[in-house]
Formats: sequence, C-alpha cells, structure tokens
Amino acid sequence: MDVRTQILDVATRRFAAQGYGGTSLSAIADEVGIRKASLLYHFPSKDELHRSVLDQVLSRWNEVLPRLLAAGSADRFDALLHETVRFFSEDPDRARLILRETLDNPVTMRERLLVAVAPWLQVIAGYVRRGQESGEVRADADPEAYLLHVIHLVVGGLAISDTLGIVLSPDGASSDIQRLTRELERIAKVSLFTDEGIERMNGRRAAAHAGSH
Amino acid sequence: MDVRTQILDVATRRFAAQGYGGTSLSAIADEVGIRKASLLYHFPSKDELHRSVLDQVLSRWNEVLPRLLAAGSADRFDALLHETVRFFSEDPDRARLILRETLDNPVTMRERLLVAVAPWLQVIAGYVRRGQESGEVRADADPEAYLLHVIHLVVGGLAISDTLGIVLSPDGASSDIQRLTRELERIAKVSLFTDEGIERMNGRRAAAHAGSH
DNA sequence: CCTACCGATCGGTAGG
DNA sequence: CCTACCGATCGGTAGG
Repeated sequence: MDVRTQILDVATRRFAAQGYGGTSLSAIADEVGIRKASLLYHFPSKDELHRSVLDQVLSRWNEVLPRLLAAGSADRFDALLHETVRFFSEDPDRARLILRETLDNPVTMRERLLVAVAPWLQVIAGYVRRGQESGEVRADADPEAYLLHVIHLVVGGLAISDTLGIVLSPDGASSDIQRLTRELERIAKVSLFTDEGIERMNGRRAAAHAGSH
Repeated sequence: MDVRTQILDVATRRFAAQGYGGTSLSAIADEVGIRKASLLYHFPSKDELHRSVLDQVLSRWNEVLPRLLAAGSADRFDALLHETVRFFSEDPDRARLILRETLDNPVTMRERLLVAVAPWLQVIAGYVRRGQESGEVRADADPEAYLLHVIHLVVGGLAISDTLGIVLSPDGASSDIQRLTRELERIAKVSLFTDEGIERMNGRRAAAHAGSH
C-alpha cells in the first residue's frame, strides 16, 4: 500500500475517533512511520488532508447510492435501508466522520446536504407519497421528515453503536449490534408502512423468490 | 450573574459547538471578559471545567427524569417522550454535549450510561413488556433496543436539528423543527404500540380530560 | 482578579 | 522523504 493511502487510512480513523481539533499531524505521521514534514509533502495542509478524508468517504457513498436507486425492485425501500445500514456498519468510522462534521461545521454541512442529499431525498419522498395514495404507506407520515429521521437513525446510531450496545449487555457481546440493527430496521419499516403495505411487500418478496427457483 | 456561572455558560456553548479540543481557555475567558489566569482560579484545569459543564447538564436531567417516572399516569410513555423532547429542544447544547462526549470518550460514556441510564431503562423496558402481554405493544418489538433507538433519535436528532431542518426548507423556517419533532414522536409511538394500544391510549386521555373538567 | 512568564506542542516552511 | 527551524498558541504556574 502506498504512503498516501496509508496516511488517508490513519487520518480517517483518527479524525473519526478524536475529531479534527483533537488530532495532530505528528500523531498521524508517527503512526504511519514518517515525519510530519513528509506528511505535509503529500497533503499541503491539515485542512487539505481533512477535506481529502471527507471526500473519500462521501464519494464511496455516492458510488453505492445511485446503483441502489436504479435497481428499481419492487421492495426498493427494503433494499435501500438494508444497504445503507450495511455500508455504515461495515466501517462505523464513516458514520462518525459525517456526524462530527455535522457538529463541527454545521454551515458547511448544510450546504453539502442541500447539494448532495436533498435531490435524491425528494425522489424517494415521491415514492413514499405514491405509497400513501395506494394505501401502502401510512397517511399521517411526513415523507421528508421521516426520511431525515431514518437517515439520522442509521448514521448516528452506527456512529455510537458500540456505546449503545454496552447497555444491552455490559460485557459487550458482538450480537448486540445485530440486535440493534434488527430493531432499527423494524422501527423504520413499521412506522412507514400500513399493515396492508407490509403484507403486500412480503407477498411480492415470496413471489419473487418462488419465481427465481 | 456571578463569574463562575458566566464561565460555565460560555464554556457549555463553546464545548457544544467546537468540542473540547477545538475550544481554548483563552477564547472562553475573552468572551467572559476576564484573563485566562483568572478563569484558572475558578476552575483549576481545563479538564475540571469540562467535567463541571457535563455534570451541570446531566444533573439537570436527573432532576427532571425521576419526577416523570414517578408521575405514573396512564399514558406515561406519551409524557415521558414529550418531556424528553422538550428538555433537549429547550437547549440543544445539552444534546450536543452528550453526543460529543459519546464520540470523544466512548469508554467514559459507557460507564456513565451503565450507572445512570441502564437502571431506569430496565424499569421502562419492564413497562413495555407488560404492554406486550396485554396486547397494547407490538409483540415483535425489542424493548431495550427500541428504547435506546428512541433516546438516540431524540438526543442526536435535536443536536443536529438545525442542520436537518435546512433540507426541509432551504431558507430555514423555524417551523421545520416542529415538523421534525412531530414526525419523531409519530415514529416513536407507531413503532411501539399496536393499533389497539393507540386506541386505548387515546380513550384514556379523552376520559382523563373529561374527568378534569 | 491581574501581569508576567513557563515548557510543550501546534501547523507549517526552508533547504536539501 | 529527511533535519532543522519558525512564530503562534496551548494549558498551566508564580506572585501579587
């Protein structure tokens, strides 16, 4: 692995764990095994390094998302939710970085959200509204507000999942994360769909499975 | 207002906004209008000041919570949820401080949660289980995991509520926070109670209101 | 509550 | 990728 990638990896972990202000360039350089001055040859400033770390995380997500939206399967919501959970639980540092950035630089993050999140949020909200017309989605749900809460539930929840897990079993079993994510998906689904909608969704999935055998 | 209280107020706001590492003692002292050395007369170290800020926030919450649990009204859950939302939306810095502490010092926060949160979480989880037996609460809900998600939904959601709100309406209307909290309470309730449970709850509330007139 | 000062560490530069 | 070094700022102390 080349030095640049090593620096990005270490910096991602450190920024996620201790934040921008709590991480020094020397600490990153030490862990990589080079001098601070050498790090500043690859990234001209601490700010540039931080930007690169964020860009890397967000671009990975921008690769995954359009593929999910384009899939267009019958139970699109199910797949979208599950893949989002998988993406952030695969590496919780992604979630921690986004959460930290939202706390540290709310103004910058607001602009980024407006550009990167708002458009496809409107698209999914459109699906939700169509679901309300057909009776599959609860009539009293607020599509945009609901989606924002679910995104936050996933991103924020996985950012602090190990801390939440400890309350379930003080010895810290790894099964706690599973228990938390299963309940998270239950909350997200049951607060969106009507009983009729859930039945229809299960019916479609059973049909799809039967057809593929 | 005495100097000590002024220092605590300014420090609370700064720690919530920029975190521990991103806040300097000089910056706090400047805003209060004293010298850094004078600040260190009232609080012997930055760490002590930080501890005092956290203690102040958590002790306020420990005043409110037992009163809510002791109330023992029929729709206890409704009141508990609503008051928790009110407490943190009254001053979102409380939520930001707790969220930051969870990210910065997960080990310390885990111990604190085990001591301060786990006991009464078990109590409320007991209520939820009784609700499952009587059919008011959904049978497939995981009481402890559910409660942790709702706590996170409230605390984390209010910590970043202004950032989430901007996606709803780019000009940033204050009504967005209302829209978000209303949807938050809807998600929390509908994912916990069965339709029968909600009907019973509304019935009880109507009866209570009629009785009080 | 102040002035004056401390060593340590910060991000960053010069020059090789 | 290194050594050597910069000014600025950090948390904290001495002494009044």
